[in-house]
Amino acid sequence: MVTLEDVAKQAGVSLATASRVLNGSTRQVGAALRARVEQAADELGYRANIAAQTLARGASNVIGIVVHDLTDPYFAALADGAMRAAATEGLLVMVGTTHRDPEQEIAYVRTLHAQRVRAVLLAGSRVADPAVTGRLREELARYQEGGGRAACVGQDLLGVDTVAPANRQGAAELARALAGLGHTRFAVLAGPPHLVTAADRCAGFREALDELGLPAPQVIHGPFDRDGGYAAANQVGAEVTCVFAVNDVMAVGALAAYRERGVRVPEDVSVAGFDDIVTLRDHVPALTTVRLPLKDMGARALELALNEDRPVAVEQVAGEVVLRESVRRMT
Amino acid sequence: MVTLEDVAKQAGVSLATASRVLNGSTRQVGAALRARVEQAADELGYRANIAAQTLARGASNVIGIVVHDLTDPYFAALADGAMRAAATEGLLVMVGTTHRDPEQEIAYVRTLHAQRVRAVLLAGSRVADPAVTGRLREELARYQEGGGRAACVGQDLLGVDTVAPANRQGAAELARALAGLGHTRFAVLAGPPHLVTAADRCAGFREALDELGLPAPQVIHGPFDRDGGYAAANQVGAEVTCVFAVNDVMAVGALAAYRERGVRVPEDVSVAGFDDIVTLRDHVPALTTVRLPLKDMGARALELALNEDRPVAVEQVAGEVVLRESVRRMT
DNA sequence: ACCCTCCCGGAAAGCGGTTTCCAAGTCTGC
DNA sequence: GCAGACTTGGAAACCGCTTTCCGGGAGGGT
Repeated sequence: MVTLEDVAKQAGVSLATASRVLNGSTRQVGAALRARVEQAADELGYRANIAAQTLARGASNVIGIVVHDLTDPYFAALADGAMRAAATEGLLVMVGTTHRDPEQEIAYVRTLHAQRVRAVLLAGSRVADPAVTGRLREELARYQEGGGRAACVGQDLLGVDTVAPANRQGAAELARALAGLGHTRFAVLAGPPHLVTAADRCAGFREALDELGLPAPQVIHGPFDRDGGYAAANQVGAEVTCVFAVNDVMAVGALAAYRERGVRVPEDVSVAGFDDIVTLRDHVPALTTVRLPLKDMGARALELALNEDRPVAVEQVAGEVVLRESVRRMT
Repeated sequence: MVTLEDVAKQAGVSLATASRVLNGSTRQVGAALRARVEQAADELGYRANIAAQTLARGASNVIGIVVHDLTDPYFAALADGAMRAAATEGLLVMVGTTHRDPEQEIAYVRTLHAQRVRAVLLAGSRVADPAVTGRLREELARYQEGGGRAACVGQDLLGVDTVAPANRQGAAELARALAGLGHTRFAVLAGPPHLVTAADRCAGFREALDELGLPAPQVIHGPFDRDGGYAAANQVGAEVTCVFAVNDVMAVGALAAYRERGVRVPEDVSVAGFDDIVTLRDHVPALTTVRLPLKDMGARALELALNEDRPVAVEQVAGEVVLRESVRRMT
């Protein structure tokens, strides 16, 4: 590999001068030398060794993002938003996927800490297990003690800057909207009980129904993915006229289940989701859902993480109910 | 930040010993010292500085993946496959997104080179511009000269290990299958002419029709995304009974266009795509397409890149025609 | 003309690890 | 009981770059 020393030698200058020319410095270098160095670097095909730079500078230009599953469009959108924001700051992005294993999440924070990344972004729901959350908090705290910065998209459980989707309120608004259409008997495909995002959405929905004086919904737990929605849909009681799946991907699974059983949506049963995943906007029937500005949230989380010292910030992001054809008005 | 020296001091041992205990070495360290070092590291919350390790070892444990767009499920699947494979090898992943800008792609190779990543994976179609391809090749060659490894998913145009989806053959098989159902008048929503993947799929389709003695299809160029499919669908001639969109996402756009216009699929017109994107499997009507094992391809590309020296490998990956309800049999 | 800045080039000290090379034990086998 | 082979701990060189500190020369004010 070509080193800076090779370049300096070839250009007949010192290491210091070569460094100043090639890797941005506040100091000026005379035009003649500057040209010689640049030419030498070009001829030799010099590429700075960033590991060495990081070590010498004591700061890297990499950030880390930890997501559960990149093939889940929810996380893809979040990550994409953060990556665009990172790109505008000239930062590189390291991505880790946990596949919903909290231990993996902790391990990634540790690894990213070891990498001395500038910031760590944690995307995705926390789990309700205080032991796990506690260990993650510790790991993050250690990282931050060493000057690392961190932010999270999801629940404010980690003591770091947080972009928090208003899951409860979004679900509540959705419930009110659906009730406004005349529905009274609901089911919630609620996902795993320990997943805070799922639990919050479910709770917000239930509370709103309660406030409206409507009967409590049938709550069906299961996996937080397409197949979870599919399976859960098959357990929905006959009296239910409207099903709320706590995310869009589950809602699509539920729609598939109904389609296979010959149950018409929305004629026989209405279905709503949450997130407004872009890739699913062309689904038929079009999904009623709560829109979350995922890309912005990812970008915002990065901004928060990078912003200089100030008290820990928690930003609520409101969702917007989007009524589409998967839901019908009861006469 | 806690350094190895701090740990060594606290444990009362030398730097060398501390290093050997904490960061895997071939050499043994006595149980007593080992315990002391481990305890000290734990108490202090030591995290090795990977930049320093990379520098000292001359090898990093990071790989780079360059994709066009993470929110495109095609790339998400590819990246996910590669990331899983990387995780089993204990490698970290750096992801760059180019948003289909070839300059960005080159820039990323340069940056990843500077990072001295172990391997670079380039995912996604090449463009037919020899100048751009040439510069990318050069950049890759430089990287490889320095001991870097590279592989690509797409066309064998870069002189590196390649996992090449059999776009021509897949499209040809699809054409034959569709012709077998009695279709004779086709349109191809062909994407951008300079995009090799799109061009290959289009060409394979046309050639197969030609061999069957069928009339040449109407070819409509446009963007390679959902909106491109939507727009192109509106230009399809009235005589056409079957539309081939060169990827699934475009096909979904086309379906949306037809739906809006009240054209029934498959009754009035049949539509087929390419890729068999998982997220779209629940689309209605279910999309006839050519299945590509995207995750495997991503994983395989990483394997190829990591494998020790041997001649450059090019592996064809066959697609499998999947007939679903978006296509009807002509009577 | 002289003194004081200011500017620019180079030498060298780190940054935080790894690893080679020594030296001092500790085991063996006879 | 002792030479020789192993094992284990430490000192120090080194990885490639940044940056401080110095010194010499040019420019400017009086």
